[in-house]
Amino acid sequence: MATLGDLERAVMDVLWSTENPLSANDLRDRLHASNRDGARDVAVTTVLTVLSRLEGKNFVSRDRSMRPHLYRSVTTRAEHTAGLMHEVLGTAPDREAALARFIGSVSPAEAQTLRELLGASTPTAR
Amino acid sequence: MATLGDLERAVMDVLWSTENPLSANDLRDRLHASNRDGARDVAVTTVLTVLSRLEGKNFVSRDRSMRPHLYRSVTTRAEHTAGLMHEVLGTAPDREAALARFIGSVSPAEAQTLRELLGASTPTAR
DNA sequence: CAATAGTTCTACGGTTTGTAGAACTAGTTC
DNA sequence: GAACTAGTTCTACAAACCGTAGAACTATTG
Repeated sequence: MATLGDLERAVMDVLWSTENPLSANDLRDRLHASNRDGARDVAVTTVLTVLSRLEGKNFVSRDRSMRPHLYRSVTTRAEHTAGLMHEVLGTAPDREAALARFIGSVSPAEAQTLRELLGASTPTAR
Repeated sequence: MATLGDLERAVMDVLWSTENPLSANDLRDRLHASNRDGARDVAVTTVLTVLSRLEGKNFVSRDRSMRPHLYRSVTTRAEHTAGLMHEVLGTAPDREAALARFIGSVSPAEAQTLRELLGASTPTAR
């Protein structure tokens, strides 16, 4: 999975948090809106460049059938995150050791969540 | 956590799989040994540059008290992998959704491993 | 002190990313 | 349909990161 730069990431964050497709101008406005600290607002052309690159990386798809093209994320954020986690796990020769470490450092609450998630589909549970 | 390039990664792989500290020459030799496909073997200076960068990124520490400096990894591979997984998870606003996705796509065998890992340390168990 | 093994400095080229103007294109208005 | 305008693509550049390694420097040993 390709890695994302800061602006690419910010664009994906907007797309992931809306779910319905947006135009480049929409995106620029929302990026400006969430622009804390004195960072310079980006130009629309910048957003469009980033969108093209994200399209190339298969993170967004666009609808070219109407004039302001509409952009949407290809995956949900949860899918993306889970995919990345699997990818990271995949780089470990000893997956079990990595998982053990991972589990060892989740919060108790999250451990409970995990148990439930695993229990729901477990053949061991009954 | 900083990201690693291909060579940096290869160096870390060697360090992670030996556990005891190595000199730059040792590393070069081992890199050559595991060099499948016709990739050009790297020079020692290249290895040393990479080691310096890895030191800067806090992936390796070195013992300067003897002449061939000895390099060792700061963390184990499992720790590193688990750390990365947590970092990825940390970028998700909805951690639970991400975890659900993640769990939803592990193999049955791994799910079992996870259950055991969670069961063993659960405070809920008693 | 001279030879040598090892390390640091310096440097360059490729790739990725942020950045955006210039140039082009497709609907819209007279 | 010619001109206008909103939107898109092209082109370009600078910064950062990484692989790469020679040149220059340093420490150890005989």
